[in-house]
Amino acid sequence: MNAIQRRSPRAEAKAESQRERILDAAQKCFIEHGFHGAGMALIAETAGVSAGLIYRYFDSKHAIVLAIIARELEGKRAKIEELHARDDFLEAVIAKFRGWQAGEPEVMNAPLFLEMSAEGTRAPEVARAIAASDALTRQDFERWLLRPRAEGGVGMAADCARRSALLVQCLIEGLVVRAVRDPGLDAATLREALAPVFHAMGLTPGVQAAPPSPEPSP
Amino acid sequence: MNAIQRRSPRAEAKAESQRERILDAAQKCFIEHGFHGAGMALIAETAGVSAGLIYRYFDSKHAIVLAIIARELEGKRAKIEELHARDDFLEAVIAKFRGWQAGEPEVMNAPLFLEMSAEGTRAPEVARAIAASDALTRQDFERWLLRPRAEGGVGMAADCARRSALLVQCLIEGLVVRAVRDPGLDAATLREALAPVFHAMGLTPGVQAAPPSPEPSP
DNA sequence: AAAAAATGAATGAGCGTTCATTCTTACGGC
DNA sequence: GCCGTAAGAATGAACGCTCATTCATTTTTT
Repeated sequence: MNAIQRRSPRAEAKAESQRERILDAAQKCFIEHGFHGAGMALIAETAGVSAGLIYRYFDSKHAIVLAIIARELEGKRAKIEELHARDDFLEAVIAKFRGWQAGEPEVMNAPLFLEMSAEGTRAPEVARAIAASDALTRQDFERWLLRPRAEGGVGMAADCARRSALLVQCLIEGLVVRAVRDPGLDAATLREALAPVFHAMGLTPGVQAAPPSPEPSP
Repeated sequence: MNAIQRRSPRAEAKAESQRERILDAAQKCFIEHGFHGAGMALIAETAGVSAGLIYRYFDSKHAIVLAIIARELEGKRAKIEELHARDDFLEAVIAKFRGWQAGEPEVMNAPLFLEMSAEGTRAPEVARAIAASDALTRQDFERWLLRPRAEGGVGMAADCARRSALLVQCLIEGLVVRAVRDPGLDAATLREALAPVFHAMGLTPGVQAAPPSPEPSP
């Protein structure tokens, strides 16, 4: 962390806005050129500040990368939460998919997601942050699947919810990859492919969950 | 492409082995440090040659990146083909998943998969190569799903096969991501999560495909 | 001895980072 | 209200280093 002590809360607020300004610029650069491909000079120019000034707010480029990752992980969790706030889960997922394809800044950025995942295989601290965030995300999913339908949940049994949470997590991550690799894939085709799975899992409104067990009891 | 004309087929063969030697080293470096993070000096040292020599076999570092991507895409298709050569699709997928977790060189490398996908969002030629490869992979899947069970296929209807191919592609890509982000996820848990889906799709041996349509006929 | 293969030092550009310097802001005495 | 001043904010040139790439030179092959 940066160790500058600031006098007034007024100054503190401005300092914080500068930090975000730099982070926003860094995020844009990292998306366009990757963590290693984007240089400090480019980040500084994008942020509209001098290169030297960045070091008043961040200790190093690596610190910026970590801050971006932390910010993105936090944002991801919030965005995933939105998925089971809507009554139609399938449509919510497809709406997010469109956002990933278009690279909209309001949703979790897909190229950054890939970059972060790859970076996790090199930097252990990144791997730990990702693992912690993923565990929380899956817990969020599981709680939603467990909650009764009357309370906006799906009303699954315990082991069923655990399995389904993992499955949905894999599927969503797969969709992020697909959005990047096939930006032209249309939503209707995707809907047709996903609908039966979500239907069978009971994620379609008004449909009870089928028991997802490998050997259905006779 | 490199424009060196070689005299004998003997020399041509040795030149080709040098190329592969350099590509093997580059692949290792790219996996460990990313496309931008790995330098020519490191690649040269890993390959056991001088830095200058690499330019006798490749025009530039970018050419090496493209060659690695092309090679990996080709390998990926072959490895995916193996999936529907085995009689138990689920077990085949889980075996691959273990390979992705362990980072085994014999299967498609997961970090490289992420790096390539991210690079596709920046370099149009990479995006084109990936899109072409993905289309072929999905066609392979679709053909397998269409083929009668007697011939080792799944025996699906046409539109059902098209949807299922997309779904399986998304799922597998999701599993690659999951293998990277959760190297500790055990195969048994994953099997329990995947089994009902594969079962419902008729990919479990001896089970007929359920009609994956959003509205099953009454 | 001619040709090909391989070397590794040299090159300029760009990297992340630092720092002496300049500009901006805040504020107490008048 | 105004000014002097001290501290904070911001600059951009400079640093040492590494990068991808080149090429005169040496070693190996034929």
